[in-house]
Amino acid sequence: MRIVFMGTPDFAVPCLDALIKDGNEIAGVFTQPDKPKGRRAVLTPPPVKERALQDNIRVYQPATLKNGEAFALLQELAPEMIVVVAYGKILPKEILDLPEKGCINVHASLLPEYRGAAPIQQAVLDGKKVTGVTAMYMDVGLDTGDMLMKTELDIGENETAEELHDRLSQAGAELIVKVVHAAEKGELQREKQDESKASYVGMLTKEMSKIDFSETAQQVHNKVRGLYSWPGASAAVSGKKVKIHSTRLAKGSGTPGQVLSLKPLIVACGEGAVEIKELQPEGKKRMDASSFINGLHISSPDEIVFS
RNA sequence: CGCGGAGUGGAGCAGUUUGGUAGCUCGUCGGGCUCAUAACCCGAAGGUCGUAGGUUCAAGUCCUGCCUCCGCAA
Repeated sequence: MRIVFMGTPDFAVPCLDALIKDGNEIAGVFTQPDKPKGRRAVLTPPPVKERALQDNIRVYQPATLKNGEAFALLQELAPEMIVVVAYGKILPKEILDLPEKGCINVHASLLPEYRGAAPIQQAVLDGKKVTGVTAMYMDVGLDTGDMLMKTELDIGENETAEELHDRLSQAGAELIVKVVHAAEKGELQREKQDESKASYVGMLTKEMSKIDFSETAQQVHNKVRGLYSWPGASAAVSGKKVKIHSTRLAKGSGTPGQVLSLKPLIVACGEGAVEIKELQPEGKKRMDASSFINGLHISSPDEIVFS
C-alpha cells in the first residue's frame, strides 16, 4: 500500500515503524514543525521525524494544511491511503477526500468514549479498568468518524498513564497493520459511533497537578498515576512543593493530609489512605520515600503534614 | 543570555552567614541479643566536600570561570 503517514509524538512512532516493516511504501511523512524544548529551549525535531529520517523517508512540516500547498503536495505524493496518528492538526475535507482508500486515524480510546486530546490519561484518572485503541475513517469532526477495528487492553491497578501509553502505542501499531491488510483485500467494515455515548476530553494542564487529599484514596492514587509522567501530581510538605511520583493504596484513616506513618510513608485521604513510594522535592532529584524521610531529620509523623 | 534550586562516604541531609580536627538519619560489612525479625545493642569500612584557578598561616566555608543534575516557565 502506498501511504502518507501523519503523526508527531512518541505515540505515533510504533505505528510508523510497523507500517514500514510491513513493507508498505511510505510516500511521505507529515509532522509538526520542530519546536523549542527543554530548559535551554533547544530546537528539537518531533520523534516521528527522527524515525522517518532513519529510512530516508521524505518529511514535510507545514505550519498549516488549510492553504492549497499541502493539498497540492499530497496530490503529487498520490497516496492510496493517509494514516493519521496523533498528528495534532485538523485535516481539511479536500484532503480527507483525496486518497482512494481513505484517511484512517488511530485513537487511544474505545470510541466513542474519550474523544479528544488526552484519552489515555483520562481513562486512568477516571479509574477505568479497560481501555483500548480504535481505528476509524476520518471525517470532518473530532474523532467522530466510522470505526473499523478496536483492540481492548486492561488497565493495571497501579499502572501509570505513561506505561499505558506505551502499551496502547504498541497495540495501535498492530492494529493499523491489520487495518491496512484488510483494506487491501477490501474487507473493511465500518461501524457508526453511538453519539449518545460520546464523551470528550480536553488537554491536560498544570492546574490539574495539585492533589486534593480530601478526595478518596482511590482518586488520589488515580491522579498520581494518571498524570504520570506529565504534568505529574504534586502536593506541599511544610510549605514546599513536592511532586508525587508513585503511590499505592494503603490501610488507615485520619484527617486529610495527616501523616499516619513515616516508614512506610502513609498519608490519610478523605477516605482511606495512600502510601507514597517515590517523590521529588522542588529542585531535587526524585527519591524513594524513606530517603525523603531520612533527610527531614524528624522522628514523629506529627512533625509533617501534606496539603 | 527566560526565572530559580542543588552538587559533602552507597542513598537522603546538616555544616557555608561569623574560614580553624568531616557530622546526622539510613544502607553496607563484622559481632552480639532473640524462637525470630525490616526491631535492639556493640564495632568497622567507606569522603582529593562536582571541577579549575584565586584570596589566606589556614577554605566544605570567601571570590571567579567551567561542568552536571533538577523545579518553574515555554
